[in-house]
Amino acid sequence: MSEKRPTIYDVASAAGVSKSLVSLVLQDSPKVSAVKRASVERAIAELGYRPSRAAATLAASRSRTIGVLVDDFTNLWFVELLKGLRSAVEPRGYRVLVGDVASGGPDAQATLENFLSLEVDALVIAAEVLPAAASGWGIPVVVAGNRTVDLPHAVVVAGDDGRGAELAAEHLIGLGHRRLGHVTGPGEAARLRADSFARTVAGHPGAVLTVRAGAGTLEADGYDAGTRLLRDAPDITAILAANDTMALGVAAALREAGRAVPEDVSLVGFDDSPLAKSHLLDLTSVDYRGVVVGGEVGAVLLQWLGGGNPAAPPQVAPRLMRRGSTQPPRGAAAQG
Amino acid sequence: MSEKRPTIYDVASAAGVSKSLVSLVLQDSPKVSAVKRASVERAIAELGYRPSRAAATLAASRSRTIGVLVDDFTNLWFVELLKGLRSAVEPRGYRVLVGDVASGGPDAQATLENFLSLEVDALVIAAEVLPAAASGWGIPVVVAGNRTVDLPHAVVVAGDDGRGAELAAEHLIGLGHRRLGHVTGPGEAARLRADSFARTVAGHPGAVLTVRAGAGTLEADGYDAGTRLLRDAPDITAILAANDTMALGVAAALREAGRAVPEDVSLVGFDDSPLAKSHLLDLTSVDYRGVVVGGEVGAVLLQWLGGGNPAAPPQVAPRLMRRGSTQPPRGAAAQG
DNA sequence: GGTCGCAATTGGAGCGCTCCATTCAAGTGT
DNA sequence: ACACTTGAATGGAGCGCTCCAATTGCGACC
Repeated sequence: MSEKRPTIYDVASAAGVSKSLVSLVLQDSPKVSAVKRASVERAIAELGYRPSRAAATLAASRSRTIGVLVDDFTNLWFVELLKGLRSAVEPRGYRVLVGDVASGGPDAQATLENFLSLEVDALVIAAEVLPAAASGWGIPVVVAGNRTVDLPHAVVVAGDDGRGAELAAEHLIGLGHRRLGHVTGPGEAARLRADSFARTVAGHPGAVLTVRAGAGTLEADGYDAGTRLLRDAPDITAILAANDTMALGVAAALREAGRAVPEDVSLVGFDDSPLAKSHLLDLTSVDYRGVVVGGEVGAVLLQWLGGGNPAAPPQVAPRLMRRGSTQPPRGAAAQG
Repeated sequence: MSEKRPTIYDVASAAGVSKSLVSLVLQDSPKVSAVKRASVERAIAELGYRPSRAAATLAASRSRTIGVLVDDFTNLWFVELLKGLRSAVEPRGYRVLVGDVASGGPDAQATLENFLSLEVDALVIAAEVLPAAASGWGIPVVVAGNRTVDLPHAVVVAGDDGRGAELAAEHLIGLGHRRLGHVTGPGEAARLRADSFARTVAGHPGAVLTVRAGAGTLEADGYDAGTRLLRDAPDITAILAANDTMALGVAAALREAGRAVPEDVSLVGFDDSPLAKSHLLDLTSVDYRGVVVGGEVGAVLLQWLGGGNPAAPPQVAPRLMRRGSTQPPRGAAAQG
């Protein structure tokens, strides 16, 4: 299909230097004279040389690659995480690879093995479920987000889920809502959100909360839990969903129950995903600030990979993004 | 961080065989006796040995890895593509890596380079935009979906976009709709869908079509084009959107215009994504059958990588998934 | 002018595998 | 009993790099 790729030796002879010098140029070492560097770079361009990562990885026993494990590609918050992570590590010569633990079905393990056999230098876990094989992978591991997984030597970098739920509660109570609902699901982040939401609501005399949990954290789970919530507490005027996807389900449950958003019931999501920003939902949502979290993950990793001691940065402060799905309850002035 | 990973030599001596035999077991060659195979496998398990892909790739000058390039992780149809692709190639020992050409911003090129330097054995292009550097990569390339990119030696594997739009048109016309709208966007697939939709509608005397295009194919583009469509052709009773995401935008435009779905206007999407299946939209959508397309992509690739001649399979036949967003227009019986 | 120091450059020894040619063991046929 | 075939197992040569120790060139310093 093609006439053998050029190697470092071809570049070296074309530039009239040794292969070692070419290698130094590739790693842009400071100890190469400008003139030789230029001629090597010219040779690289002329030959269309592309370094072999397999050879580099083998020789250096280091791949300069970071693997990111996500649960499920449909759970979009990883997109922002990735953006932040990449912009932090790519300038330093690291590449990022993503893989999902879900879509492959039973082979969650396979994705992990895939990364490990690719000899990634570090792993970012942005997934709730993790394959059986506990750690002991011999590489830095950062857990992104608050999760149930408990990896011995991993550093956790996350947004402040509790604070996010608190912001949502304060917003709703500030608007005048007193009969609140919460739709939650499995997972550590959901638990933190639910606990904090409950605590904050409890701190306001006269405010009551009803919580219903879905079996998962998808749209259908939000719909299901939302339906139950509305049946069991028909008088609520505001709902916080554990994430935007579940909020979509809750919105459907509300429509079926004949309750308008935001006139009858205010709805708040979590993650500030593209869905929240859609014109149809126009959903007030807690921005988890995935890009910032991703940047922090990158910073921790660079520090760690550079031989430093990894330290978990402070939790990233979330922000409330107010949109059209929340407003004061009917007769708020009277209740106020 | 860890005491040196075991190599093939360690396994060999633990199992009392030669490194070559271990290598044969790893590639599960048929020419290994059952008894030796068992003892090698035992040694592998005991040592926790994990083969180095870098070394294997270097030695074999073949990585047994397929790279998939997607536009944007938020465009979910790739998830199904991936599922089909993986189930086709993983049993044959290939691994799949995904990368996006968009989120990195300017460095669309970077993702491509990343894959090429990883020495992937083949590339699947599931993206509309492609980095400048045209082909000449020396590896099999399959384009998934109908796209504008024109790669010299690439094989195209796609669903039948034209037939999909035809199904949608027939469905709507069959329900009695005569004043139709279409919201489209850039890209080859959208063009094929729009052309076919227009052709099919034109084939029905008395049916008229208004088309508006968005600047892109996202929710906001659907909202924008949908708003213009409703302003310019206020009497339409049915709309086909070029994809589900745009349909979400169109749904918002409809709500703002005070038109109910499906009572006033029927809405059809394209892709049958999770969004279409959500309870809120409950969107009738053309199922592009991404899993099947992915499987075909895998089959073509296996054939190609096995030394055979690549042949584009017939276009995958789409299916119309009828849901709650379409119904006969008001007074259909009279019009019928 | 000799020697030291430093920066720039180089050759060589692997990294952990695969693949090929070869050897070895055990039948087959005559 | 002998060469001959076949299947199983092995050693060696590399794949294309990185890294280290060694070498070279050259101005500075006494």
